[in-house]
Order: sequence, then C-alpha cells, then structure tokens
Amino acid sequence: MKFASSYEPNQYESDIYAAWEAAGVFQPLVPTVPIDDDGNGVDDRFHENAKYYSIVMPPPNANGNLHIGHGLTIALEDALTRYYRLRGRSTWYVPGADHAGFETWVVYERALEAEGHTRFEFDRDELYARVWDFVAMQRGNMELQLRALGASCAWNDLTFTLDENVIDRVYTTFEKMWNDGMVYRGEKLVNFCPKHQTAFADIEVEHRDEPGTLWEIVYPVVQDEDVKSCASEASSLAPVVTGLASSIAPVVANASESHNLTSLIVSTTRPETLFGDTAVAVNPNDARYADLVGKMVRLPLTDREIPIIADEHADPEYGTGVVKITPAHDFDDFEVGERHDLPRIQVISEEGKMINVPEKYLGMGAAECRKAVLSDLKEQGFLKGEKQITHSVAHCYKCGTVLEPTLKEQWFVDVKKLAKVAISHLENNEIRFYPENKARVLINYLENLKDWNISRQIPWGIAIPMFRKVDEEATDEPEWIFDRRTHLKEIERSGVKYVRDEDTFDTWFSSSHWPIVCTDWSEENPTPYYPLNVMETGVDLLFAWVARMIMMGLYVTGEVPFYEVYMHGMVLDAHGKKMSKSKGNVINPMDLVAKYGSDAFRLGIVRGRGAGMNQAFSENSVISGRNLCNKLWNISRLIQNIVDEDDGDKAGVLSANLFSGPTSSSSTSYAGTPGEPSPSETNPSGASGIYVSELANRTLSRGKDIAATPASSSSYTNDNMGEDWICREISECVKQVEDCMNDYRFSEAVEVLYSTIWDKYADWFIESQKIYRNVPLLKRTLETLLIALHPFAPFVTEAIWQNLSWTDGFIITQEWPCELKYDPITAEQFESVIGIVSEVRGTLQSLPGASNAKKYALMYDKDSLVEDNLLLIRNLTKVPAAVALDGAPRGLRIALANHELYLDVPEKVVALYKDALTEKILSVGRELDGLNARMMNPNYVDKAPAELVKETRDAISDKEALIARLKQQLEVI
RNA sequence: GGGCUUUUAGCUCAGUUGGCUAGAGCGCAGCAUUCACAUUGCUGAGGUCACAGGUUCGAGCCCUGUAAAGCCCACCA
Repeated sequence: MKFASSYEPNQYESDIYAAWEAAGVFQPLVPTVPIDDDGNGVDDRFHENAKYYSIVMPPPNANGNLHIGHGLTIALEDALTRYYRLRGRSTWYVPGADHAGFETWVVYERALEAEGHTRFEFDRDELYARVWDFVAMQRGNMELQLRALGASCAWNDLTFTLDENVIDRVYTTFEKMWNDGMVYRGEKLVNFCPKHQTAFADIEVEHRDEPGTLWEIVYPVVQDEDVKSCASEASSLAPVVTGLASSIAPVVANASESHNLTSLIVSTTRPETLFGDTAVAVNPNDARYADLVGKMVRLPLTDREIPIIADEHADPEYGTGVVKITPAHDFDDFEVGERHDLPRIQVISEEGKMINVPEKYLGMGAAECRKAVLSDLKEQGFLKGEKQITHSVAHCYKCGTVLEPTLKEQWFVDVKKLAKVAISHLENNEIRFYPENKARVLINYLENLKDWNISRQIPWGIAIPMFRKVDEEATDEPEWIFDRRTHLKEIERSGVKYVRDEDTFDTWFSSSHWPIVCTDWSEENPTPYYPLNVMETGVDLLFAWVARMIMMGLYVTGEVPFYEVYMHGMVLDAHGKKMSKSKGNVINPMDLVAKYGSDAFRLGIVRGRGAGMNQAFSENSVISGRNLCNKLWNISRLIQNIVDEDDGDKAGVLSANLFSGPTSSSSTSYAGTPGEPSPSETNPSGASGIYVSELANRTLSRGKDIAATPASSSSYTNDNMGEDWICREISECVKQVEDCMNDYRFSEAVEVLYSTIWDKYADWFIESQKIYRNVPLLKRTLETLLIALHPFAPFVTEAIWQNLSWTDGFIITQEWPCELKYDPITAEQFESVIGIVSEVRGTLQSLPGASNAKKYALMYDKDSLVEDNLLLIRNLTKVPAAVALDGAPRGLRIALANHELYLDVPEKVVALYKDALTEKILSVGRELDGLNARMMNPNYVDKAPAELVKETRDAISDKEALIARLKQQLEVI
C-alpha cells in the first residue's frame, strides 16, 4: 500500500465509484416491496423505529447538465444517505430524471427552429417522438455528473418521469379525480404565452413591476330617453352593434353633481381591450354613482351599449372609481363577469390578433391596435388624459413575453378540497420543516390556492387521457370520457366516436406523485419506504412541488408523502448575487470537481450554509475542503508509516483482538441477495470501547537524544500523552455530528469534523504520537474519523480505507463508530499541556529577534505534569533543552497560573519584554475586574447556578495568582 | 397591500433551550521549515454582535420599536 505525498482525487474517484456500483452497495438491503405473505413489514414502516431510510432525488432535467444547485442537493442528500447507511439502515436513495415538459420543449423548439423548421410542420405525436430522441441522446450526461458527485443512489431504480409506471400512476390518479369530481373541464381565463402558444398555471407566471401608461377614457352615459333595449343587451352578443345613431356628445363628467352626469371616466392600461368591455363597474357604496347603477353607457368607437353595475371590485379611492369590465381579458373582470353574468367577448386571439372588433381594427396586432384606438379616441374626444404608473405585469418565465390572459377551455383541478386536507395534516405537525417557518408559509399558500390549470398546449409531456365526443347527435353520451389509450388519437365507445384531447399534463401534476412512484407504492403493496424519511429540495419549489406532493400524496395514499422536509437556499455567487447566464457569474460544479475533486466540492458547498438561506458561494470554501482531504490523506500516510515500522512487533495480534464490529466488513450482505439489515444502529454499549490506559503497546521513539528522560510519577502516566484526551475529543465530535445530522445542521457537522481532524487530531495527538506510539489507538482513531467524515467526503475516505494495510471491505458499508472510552481526568490534564505549550510559543514569539525557540532553554520547578510531558513540550516548543530549575528562579517567567516555568533568557532581553508584560498584566487585570464585578453582585451569587458561581470563583483565584506572578516578574526587571 | 428572511472580523458565514475572554474558513501581518502534509507549521492583528428601548443576576441570543438589504405571494384597473 502506497500513499503519494499528496491526495490526487482524479486518480481515485472514478475507480472508487465504479467499485461501489459493481459491488451493489447503493441498493437497499431490505427489499423494497414487502415479501411477507402475512403482510409483515407493513407494521414497522413508521418513522420512529424504522430500519428503513428512504429519500428521493429531485429529478434533474434529463437533457441538461447539473448546475450548482444540483451540486448542493446531491451533497446534502448523499450525506444523509451515507450517514444512515453507516448507521445500519436499509437505505434507499432513488435517482431520477425529469422530462421537464415545458423546459425541454423550449430547448427543443429552439433547436427545431435553428434547423429551419417549425412545430406546425408536424403533428403532436411526431413531435413527441422527436423530442424523445432528442432527450435520449443527451440523457447520459446528467447521470455521469451525478456519479462524479458521488451520489450513492440506487441506479437500478432510476425513475424517469415518463416511465410507464409513472404515467400509469398519474392516469390512475386522474381517473380517481375525474370520478370524484375533483377535476373538471372549464372555460376560464388562463395565462397564455403567445410565443409558446401554451397556457400556464398561476405559479409559473413571473410578475414584474414595470412602468406603464394609464389612459382615461370617456364613456358617455346613455340618457333615459335613449335607452332602447335596456339590460337585455346581454343577450345580444353581437360584438359590433350597428345602426344606432350617435346622439350623445362626449362630455366630461362633472364630479360634484351625481345626478346629471352625462359620462363616466374609466382608467385603463389596455385601451385596445375596450371592445371586449361588457360593463363598467362602480363600488356599491360609492354615493357619487349610486343613481347611475342600472343605466347604460355607450362604448366609444362602437355603437354598443353596456350596463353600469355595482361591484366591490371597483375601488372608490382609485382614479374616478369607475372601472371597465372586460371579462375575456382580465382575471378580475372575469370574476366580476361571473358574479353579474356578463358576456365574455374575446377580442384578442391566441395568436395575438384582434378579433370580434370593428372592421377597421380587425386582424391588427394588439400593440398596433392600441395605437389606432388611442389615436381614434383622441380624435373623437374620448381620451381625457394619461399618466405614467408602475404596475405589475405577468411574463412568461421562460421567454419573458408578456402573458395574455386568454379565455380557454382547460382541465382544472379543484384544489380547495386537496388543500384543505393538506392543511389539516400540516397543522397537525405531521411534517417537520427545516427551516421551521416554511410550514406556516405553506399553509398560508394553500389557504389561498385557486383551481389549478393542468392543461398544457405542448407536445412534450404526458398525454391527458381524456377523449371528446365528436358525434354531436349522440346526446345521451357524455361529452368527455376517460381512457388510458392515449397512444390512439381516436377511440370508439358504445358506437360513439371520441378524439383525444391533444394537450399534455402540467409537469407538476405528474411530479406531485414523485414520492409515490419512486418508492413503487401501490394500493395493493404499500412499501415500507413510503412515506419518505425526508424530502430535500430547494426553497424555490415549496409551492410548485412540495405543496403538490403533499396534496397528492394524501389524496392517493391517505398518508403524508414524507415526514421531514429540508429546503436548501439558493446558491449565490461570491458577492451574494443570483447566478445567471446573462450576468456571466454562473459556476459549473463539474469544473470545480475536476479541479479540486468531488469531496472538496461537497465540503465546500455544504460549508457555511443553513436551511432555507440564500447564501454566497466561492471557490475558497472548495479550496479549504481540498486542503482537508489532503490533510487527512497525509495523516493516514504517517499512520501507515508508523504501522509499517511497527510491523513485526506483537502489535498486529493485539489490535486484531481489540476491534469489534467496524473492521469486520459486512460486505457479504451486499452481495446482491436481500440480506439481513445491518446490526442495530445504536451503539452496543461499551462492547467495543477501549480503555486507552489498558493499551500497553507503546514504544519510545528511537534515536533521539533526550535532554531529560521522562521520570515516572505517581500522578501522571508518562506514556499516555494525549490518548485519553483524543478519545474524549473524537467521542464528542462523533456525538456532535450525530446531533447535527439529526437536526440537518450539515454545515456545523462539517465544521466539527474539520476542527477535530485538523486542530486536534493532527496538531496535537499525531504530534504526540511521534514521540510515544500507541499503534492500536492510532488505527482505531483514524478509522473513527474516516467513517465520521465519509458522508461528506466519500471518495478520499474510501481511497484511504483502501490504501491502509489493515482495513477490510469498503468504508461505505462500515458501521458508524461508537464512543471511545477515556479517563476524563487524564484528558483534562493534557489540556494543561496544550496550554503550557501555547503559552511558551506565544512568549517566544513576542520576544525580540527571530528563531527564538532555538536560543532559550525552558526550565521548570517541581512540576510533575511538565516533567512527565517534557519530551512533548520540548518538541512542540522547539526549545533546545527543557530542564529542571537548579537553584533560584531566573530568566523570563511564563504567564501561567499553576505552573512554574521559565525561559532562560538573558536579563537584557527580559528587559525588552517589559512592555509586553505590562500589557499582559493589564489585560488579565481587566478580565479579573469583570469577574470580580460579577461576584460583587449579590443577585448573581444568589440566583445563578452554583456551578457557574464556583467556576467564576476559581477563575478569580487563577487570575489573581497569575497577576501576582507577573508582577513579581515585572519587579525583577 | 400581505408574508417571510437577513443584519456578528476585510470577505463568506457559525454561534442549538440566555452563562465565563463572541468563533471558523478565506484574506492580511510576522516567524519557521530536510525528517506525513507549502494543499504545511507556529504566532498575531482585526468585532460597541445594524440602532433604540425593555425583561433578566446576566442578552449576539428573549420582547417591543426603528433603519437597511433581500426573497415570496397578491385582483392596483
């Protein structure tokens, strides 16, 4: 086994991943469908005691590349997966690929246009087949990238959103909804993109605040004597009423006199839609217009008369308080129209051309028509004024085109009932959210949800399994029937012909089944992996996806689809700005993986990131991850060297007896057969813990001349430097990582591992082991740290595991480490050694001149702790000698309260230290003052916990002692 | 208009039920270096925890208000 002097991720990563995959370690241990005849396994599928752990990947777009957000998703989900796998759960991480209906369609149509074709040259089925090939061609990229990131997902179970079982499940749900009356065909206003020629759900609309013009237009009131046919107008749907002579001159309304108003002024940002007006509305409580309600106004530029109605929608405070009602082109007006049973006149076609308008305007584009209308209004004196305003405008989130509210017949899901059920389960706290507040945000959203348009006029997607009757005469037959045979354009039932609706489902309709379809849940075979343990995804998908999965999960299975939801925030660039192609600040995760390694990327992207927070990301954090990998690699290299040197001793035999679970690999149970689940994940209490003091295999380092031989002492064991201490530190680290994983505090987990490995293990323990060696303990502690870091840095830990001479199997299938036993008193004593070394180093640094460490010897006075650790102290401080004080103290006293240590510094140099010493006394004095002030407060002594008070008291005596010593020193100078 | 979030070192962020001298990474300064690692080691500088009140023996943390930044939802014609 050979360790190169630095870790080169590229040399290992792909081989390791291939080896894992070949060994089948990603697949769950326990079959995903209950095989028990008497239905066992169903009972224990509940979260708390479950031995299962399931998580599904938010499916990346099948024809795209992974972006930085995917990188984060995979890093987090895979960390969870690997962690729970190490804890012995039967872990199922289901990978996915998304057909991404509209997204992919847009990309494809662009490609099609680039080839000089248009969608209109092909029928729907041809287009579907073409996009299928288009996606199939690129689909491998995304999957390779997931592998490069180290996702330990069950590839055998990869689910594509157009897989047969997905479509089947979606149809089953749709049929159930159809039968339950939860889905209906309705003519409503929908958001329609004129460029893409499809409707959207509300959630897909992007609102932007934009400057616009508000025009004021005069609508003359039809005086009583002029009224011909009263409100029966509504029945005469002819858009252009002819033959009515204009007898009314446009007169500006006199606002103070409500009785003899001859005209009303309405404000609009869309004058071209006035041809679609079927009423004007005033607020029912608006006294100014009370008398006019029920009368008619004449629509400018036409001969049509429309009623004045009273509706709450009109805001008396806004403008003149009068609003024109265009039910076919405005969402509010549509609702007003429904309340008052107004006709809907569509004046802009789906292609954006004027229809149902006077001859002059017919066929114009909407923008062109607006100009013409304004000019005509002005000419005829109907335009009273205009002003600039800012208003929010709906845009297509893909192409930015202004969406046209368009009247269309579509399939709608009655979400009210679904939402109600979801809300009750959410209020019952059945799903835990990270961050917590998202639950309330979600409830608020669900409470205001409107019916969901699931029809899309694009070919790429799951065909809606509904067929429309063609034969008008078969009056007894239903207009629409459900049928799964969507590969047919036309079917026959009871001798009646039906044609398929050409539309496809909104992707979110099928995606809302994701937890169900990925786990193969079915009514007959409810898998123990559903509900999922956790749903991890980005905050931007709370409404679009998470909300719908919850509603659909409950509707289909009666259970929430997952127990916990972790939502990561957006990854912003180094300056906290959103990444976007146009800004050119997009970071490609694969570039970073190639440059620094997969582990470095994972460590970097996880670091400094909390649930739900949009946070900046820079290459620096990846670099620091790379450094950690290299550090760990070199720690392992050193330990392997020590082990090699130690070979031939009895150490090998000894260590074999000491290890319990971890090194006896469980790889047999991964051999492909559904084996038993790993042993219980709880630590077998004490079974494999070791008392380090019992480990006898210690050897002094060779060939060093020793200034003072370690003396034996009754109070300290001279050959145990740092051993209890590191066992304590590692045990605490492992415990903290467990807590963090439990609460999804990934960043903190990485932080703890980082500092334990680097600042504690490498800087102190490994250093001490260069002098005194405990080979079994070195092996044991290294294994523990490798396993603990594995969820976050899978490749380097596996690479090391494979390179170490004494380890077996894969690290990925090891058992999560249990606590290392230690003696707390000894551990604490080592803390003092650290304090001594640090203080000596600091003092040496503050003395004038370079390379001080080599100049001055260290002297100690009757101090068994120092004596016992002399070699280590000497090596770490690099002083030329460390000796017992002979005679009276001399030189420079080290600023420690409980240890008498001196640096053998000439008086002249000590004098130069005077300022530093004075400053030190002052700063300790300030701390002491603070502590004293606290103790002077009787309430503190009274009310604070006794333990805390005692600590304060101890600290005071320490500080006092220190100050006394330092002052003594000052006097000498 | 409604809702959510953030504000701690030069930068990006931790700080879990309130508790001793507020931490990390990167950056910066000084020193070191054949002997696991320059992807290194050691040392250090740098913070009135946005502001103002309040609760408490004690507040970065809890409460109230203010300011700034960001995000989401929404039917301003």
